[in-house]
Amino acid sequence: MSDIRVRFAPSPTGQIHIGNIRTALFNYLFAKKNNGTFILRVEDTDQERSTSEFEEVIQQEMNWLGLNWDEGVQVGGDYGPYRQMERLDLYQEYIEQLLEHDLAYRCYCTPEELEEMREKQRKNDEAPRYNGKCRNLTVAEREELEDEGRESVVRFKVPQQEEEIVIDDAVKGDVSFSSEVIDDFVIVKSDGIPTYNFAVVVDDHLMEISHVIRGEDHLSNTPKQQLLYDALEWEAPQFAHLSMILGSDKSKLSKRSGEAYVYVSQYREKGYLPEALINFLALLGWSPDGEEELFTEEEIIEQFSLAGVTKSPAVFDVEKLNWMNGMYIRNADLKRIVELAIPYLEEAGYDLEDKSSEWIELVIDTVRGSIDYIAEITEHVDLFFGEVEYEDYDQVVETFREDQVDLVLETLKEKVTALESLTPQAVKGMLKEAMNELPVGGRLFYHPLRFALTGQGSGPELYNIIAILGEEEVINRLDKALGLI
RNA sequence: GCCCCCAUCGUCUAGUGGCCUAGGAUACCAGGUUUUCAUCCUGGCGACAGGGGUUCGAAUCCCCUUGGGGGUACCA
Repeated sequence: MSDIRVRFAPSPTGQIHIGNIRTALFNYLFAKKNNGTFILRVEDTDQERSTSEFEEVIQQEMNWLGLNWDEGVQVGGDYGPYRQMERLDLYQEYIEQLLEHDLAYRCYCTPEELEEMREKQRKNDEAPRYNGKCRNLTVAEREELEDEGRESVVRFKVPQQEEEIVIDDAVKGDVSFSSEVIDDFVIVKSDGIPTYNFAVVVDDHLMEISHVIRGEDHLSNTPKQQLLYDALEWEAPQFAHLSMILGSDKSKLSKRSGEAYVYVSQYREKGYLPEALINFLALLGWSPDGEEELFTEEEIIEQFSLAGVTKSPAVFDVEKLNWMNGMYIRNADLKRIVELAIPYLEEAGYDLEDKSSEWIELVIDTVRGSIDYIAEITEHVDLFFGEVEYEDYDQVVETFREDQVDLVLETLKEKVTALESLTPQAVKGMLKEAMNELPVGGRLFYHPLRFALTGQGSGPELYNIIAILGEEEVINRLDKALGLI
């Protein structure tokens, strides 16, 4: 193992977002590529919203995608604990250090007072920021406020004189901020729990994180964190901010904007294959050297580098994911697809009890070519169950009544009966033979046959359909058609 | 409002001053695979946001404008 250490640090406050999992993926790829350590840390300091159920969901989805972490919750490691709420005493030491060195101070302003202050600033077209009211409280003043029973938070004392804070970002380049736009931000809440900005810094330092790869939404937090690193006299890790993933309307991909697929669970439930999702997500904001686009995880790891990460945000294109997932479905091991598909078929009410596994495999192999994700399979198998239903009765009957069609159907009945076993290969040969013997062209041969057997004008290959239906059902359906002439 | 980031086909992207009359993928359209849908193959449509510079030469460097995104919490 090299000394490359990266972490994915979600907060368990909801379903895991597809953009978040991409961040996890990039961390994972970077760690694997560099023979480093991939850590899962849970940032659960928001007690209002964090739940252990969501923490479990995060782990489940990561497991499903194969984003296995080397260190962190569940698996442990030498830098634990890996849940921030279990690290409270660790933060305490540094809070005290900051307080003692006059790099932080207690603030007694109430949320209402702060809101009022911001309101006033906004009205005057000023940037809403803490006005430093409690920054230089005397001991006496502090005691008075405490005697009032006021709760306090701890704020970081942002250096008074203006300075340029430059962040060296591996994907964005140098990004600079003026310390003037940063106000004295809260590092410990009134309940004694540290805020995100403080906890990340302490954790990343203590866990010896070498690269912080995270979403661009954290870029504006980075100068605050840099200030904290400076105050604690620690060296900051290498930062790398990944641009956001947008919805089709180019706004942030979110449930609110009406996007259908925002959470990882939704993709899993629709029957997207994990390797397809990995492949697709990797190409969203990163590109390899060549022009290939279909990669195994190993190939992606082999080629991955932060230098290939794009600066601009990317729209999540479900159409392309669908194409890619379809490719994976078609190329995957049939037995695996069968296993994945069966629950969807049962859920849709298809009775598979008395079907042989060979039959089920043939059905799924026949229709897998036309689906983008496994859940779609239920829309393609109806013709193999129950009775034929004519989609457009009038058109079907009209077709049956065309010249020579009765002969076509009769001939087929005979040939199907004569055939020893209805394997796709045998049927394929038989169809060709019949087609050549009959005095009709392709249109009058295949079309009525398709209508008779499936009730529809289009569908999978006929020879597969016949093999699946079996002799008895084929004869039934042909008889039904014949009866309408 | 203020701060930060970003800007090549509809979408994902290649492109780091001459290899660019801008390449690939997807989507779309057309033809082919002795019927159709899908698959597959072939071909086609389709972009450097706008304006100024710098340079012999700019998609590539600089500035402005515009547009989009993020942040502006005792959320992370």
